[in-house]
Amino acid sequence: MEPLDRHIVQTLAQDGRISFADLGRQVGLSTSAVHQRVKRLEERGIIKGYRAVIDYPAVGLPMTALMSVTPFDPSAPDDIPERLADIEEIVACWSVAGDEYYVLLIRVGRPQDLEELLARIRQQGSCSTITTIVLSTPWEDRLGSLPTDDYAL
Amino acid sequence: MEPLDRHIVQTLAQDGRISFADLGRQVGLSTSAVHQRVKRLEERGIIKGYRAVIDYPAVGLPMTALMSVTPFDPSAPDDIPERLADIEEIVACWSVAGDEYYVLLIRVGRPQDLEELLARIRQQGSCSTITTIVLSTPWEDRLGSLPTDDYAL
DNA sequence: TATGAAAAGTAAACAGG
DNA sequence: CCTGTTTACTTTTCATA
Repeated sequence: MEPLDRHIVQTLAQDGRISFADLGRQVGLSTSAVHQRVKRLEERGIIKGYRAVIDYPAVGLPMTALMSVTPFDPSAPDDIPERLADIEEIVACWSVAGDEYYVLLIRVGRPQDLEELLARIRQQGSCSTITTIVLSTPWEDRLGSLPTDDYAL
Repeated sequence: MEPLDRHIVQTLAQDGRISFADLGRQVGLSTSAVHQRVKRLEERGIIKGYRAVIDYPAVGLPMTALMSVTPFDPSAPDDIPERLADIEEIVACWSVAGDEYYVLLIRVGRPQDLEELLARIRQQGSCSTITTIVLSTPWEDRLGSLPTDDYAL
């Protein structure tokens, strides 16, 4: 990816509501030039969308947990993500190399919600779970700095 | 939190660049009324900011990993997050209840970067690590649906 | 805390190099 | 792929209920 696009992406990842005028100033391009580039980055799927970053505890979701899941029957076809996809409390789902199959990031309001969710995940996903409660979040949602170079092989 | 503010927050969490005019239409309020409410949500820190959602592989960060860390010396004061705070590859840091002390979410470009990062984290954080490679990401960055009710005690 | 109106600024579309 | 212009829309502020 071009350094200029990288700069644009990085800037928008930090401030998703910046105006095209300001963005253009930051990256040294006219308003319409950045505008065109951003539209193209959106079309190409490099920019997937825009989100407000929320204070989860403040909106009633003070509990975070990480949950590893393993299918009850490892020989059955593995469609756990599809089977859990409708559960909104599962904020992220990673397929991992390790003892477990998936790691889920969970966000709920109360211990009771976590208990209900656990039962639902086990039943709906036909899997066993290991839950790790998050006690505090020193940080989250940070942008890893983008690589400066392309990895030419 | 009021249902109206919840609605606003949820809408902005899905589309962080929606105009106040459209947002007002969605929640049934005039442009200036939503505008004032959003500004207040920002001031109160309930909306912490706005981000573009990036396709990480496309911008040169195809590798994701989860890393559990435990201090070498559990009797030493635990300031691991502060000591690791300057490492940009650590996208999230959760303090957890469990065998390990923290879980880190890592984003890098190449296996070699992960190797270097590992050494740096162990040295800089005085901690041992267990790394779990993410093979694929069925989903990520989803908004957990906001609770409808306040939990009156 | 809401509305509606006015001023300033921006997005989107377009012509042209 | 850039710039500059134009038009429509949006943000922001303000007076007012």
